Amino acid sequence: MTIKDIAKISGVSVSTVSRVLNNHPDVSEDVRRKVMAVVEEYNYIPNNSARSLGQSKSDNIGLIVRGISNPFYTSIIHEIEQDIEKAGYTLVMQQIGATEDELLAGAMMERDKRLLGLIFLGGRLDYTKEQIAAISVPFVSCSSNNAYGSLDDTCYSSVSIDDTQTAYEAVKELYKEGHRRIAVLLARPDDGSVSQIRYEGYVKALTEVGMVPTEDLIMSVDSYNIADAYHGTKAWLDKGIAFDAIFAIADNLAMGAMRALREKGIIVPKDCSIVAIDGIEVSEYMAPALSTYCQPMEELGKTSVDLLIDLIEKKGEHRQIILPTIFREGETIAVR
Amino acid sequence: MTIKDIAKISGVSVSTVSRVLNNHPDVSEDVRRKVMAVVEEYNYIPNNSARSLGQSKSDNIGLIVRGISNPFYTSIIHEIEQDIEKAGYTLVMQQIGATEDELLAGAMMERDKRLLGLIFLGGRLDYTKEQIAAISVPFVSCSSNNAYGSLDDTCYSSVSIDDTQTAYEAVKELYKEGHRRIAVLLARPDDGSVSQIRYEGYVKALTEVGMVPTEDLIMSVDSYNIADAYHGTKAWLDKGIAFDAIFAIADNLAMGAMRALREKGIIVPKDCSIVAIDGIEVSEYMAPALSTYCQPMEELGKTSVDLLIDLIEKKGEHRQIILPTIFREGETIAVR
DNA sequence: CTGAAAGCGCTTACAG
DNA sequence: CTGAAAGCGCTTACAG
Repeated sequence: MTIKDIAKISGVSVSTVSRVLNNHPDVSEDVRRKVMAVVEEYNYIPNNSARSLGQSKSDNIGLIVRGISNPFYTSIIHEIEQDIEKAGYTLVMQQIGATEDELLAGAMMERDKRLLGLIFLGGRLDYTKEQIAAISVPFVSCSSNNAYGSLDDTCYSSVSIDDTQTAYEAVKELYKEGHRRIAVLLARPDDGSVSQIRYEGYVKALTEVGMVPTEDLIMSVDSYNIADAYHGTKAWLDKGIAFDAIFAIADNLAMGAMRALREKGIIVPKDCSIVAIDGIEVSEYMAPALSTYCQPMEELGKTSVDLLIDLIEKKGEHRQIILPTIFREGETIAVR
Repeated sequence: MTIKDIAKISGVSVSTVSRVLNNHPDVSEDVRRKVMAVVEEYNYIPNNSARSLGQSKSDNIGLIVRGISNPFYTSIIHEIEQDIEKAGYTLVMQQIGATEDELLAGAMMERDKRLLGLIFLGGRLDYTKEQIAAISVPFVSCSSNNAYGSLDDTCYSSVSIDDTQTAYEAVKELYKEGHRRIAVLLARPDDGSVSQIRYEGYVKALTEVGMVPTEDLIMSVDSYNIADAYHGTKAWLDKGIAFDAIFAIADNLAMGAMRALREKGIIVPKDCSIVAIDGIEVSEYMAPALSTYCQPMEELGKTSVDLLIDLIEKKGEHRQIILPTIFREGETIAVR
């Protein structure tokens, strides 16, 4: 069943069917009704590949989301959907796996869907100017910036929190409450990822108060998985190193650690305080509830869309926007 | 940059470029190298819409996933990806929102991508024969069956657990451990969804032991959100109804309830036992760890793929496969 | 308001 | 091994 069949059955031309399907105003009510009746009777659905091939331009904005299971993205995506819709554009979303190339995915989508612009959610963005050249529409990176890339500020846009600063604040908070043996729980400290830049905030805070970051207080686990954090923490605890607090660079890691602590009979926060960054929903349901610095999810999404649309409509330049985090007080920080 | 440009620059025909790009064997090494050099130099990426339009058939299998944030699906999806790849097919995945029409999404994808078959993950599948007619390739519903639809067994395939039976077992377990005031926590009991069929298991178990399911022990919340479960439970607790256990029809609901209980000073499992169904990862990290009946995620995925491929290759008929759940013992069931 | 025709960027028999 | 040409299913000026 193609548009040709519908045309034949309705007794009109293919052009007319196309007009009806696309709600063009210049079709008589009579013909419109007739065509729609056939369309419904035969349950006709246009081929989108053909449609986007035929179109010379679209009103599509692409969203590439890295990491299918990250609960952290859910509300950001929702916000982005809403705002793009509201602005009169159409969202085309695609999820990619942790190991896939987001730039390639974006470049492909750009061609296939004739995108006007792109948003990358949760990408790494430690790219070079050459790599970025693969995509030729405006784009903004949401929730991560180019902290470890070599791009200058005039050639990309991003909306994110200040990871280092937030980590710095979190650790300072622990210090202020009297903690002096603060361990850091992270995933691969040298992968140019968020793990690394948050770790730098930890180091900065310790250094500032005259403490020396030591190797033995670094708990490095394999991934951001809750299970890996659990096993990693357990192994670290077996070393018997003294500590009175943990700064986890992500809620997910903190949740894994909490189980490990509990199994070892270490009471949070009496024996060990914990603070993290992210503010995903479920961490508030832990017992005790996790104290954490929340990313402003809705704001991240909204700001990304605004920025991109300005770029598309030539109303703005590339910018790197930093949004503040919000501390969510849970029950995992004690006063020493 | 199109295939035509590449052809011109390389000094060969469009057909030849296409052959190189698709790894056809009948191209001389010389030409292949020359073309690839140009492709790389110009960073050429083929247009997929045009590609699938041009092809008369593909080796694509579609996966429609309902509910972007459901952590329960992550490992199922991963398994499906692997198995489809292994069988020599190509996976095309799409996420849809809770309110979108999965059948429509499937039908569109079927045309756009020239699918050989489809897997629906987390759909409702309470469809009629007419509605199903929209899609004309074989498909299987993963993780939900047609319990409330009107399809006869010969026209659809599904792989799922036995929801009613599992709920029945869960409640019987609570009863066996001495609980006599068992509340049920569910989301909209009459929406033809999994909530309803699990609720029936609850009723069946109570009835079997001579207890009468009463209205006051039904905690019905708005959605499967953890937050809704939390608020709903809190409101229900305010009524002051006596109870000694909760059967939650989903882990997510149980987690929300646990926080509400804790805030009211009700100790789990001393004052109230809890058992749920699903077995998502994070519920094992609650304190206390949730006791729950796990869906066999990998098995669900694997079996769906096997079934679909048999259907595609005409080696099998439509079947409805029921997989057993596995009880994960946590710390939320006490003996009364 | 409607239709014929060109074109979107590919693939794929068909010849050679 | 390579190329010319038709075709995939749409859209969109261009005429009328």
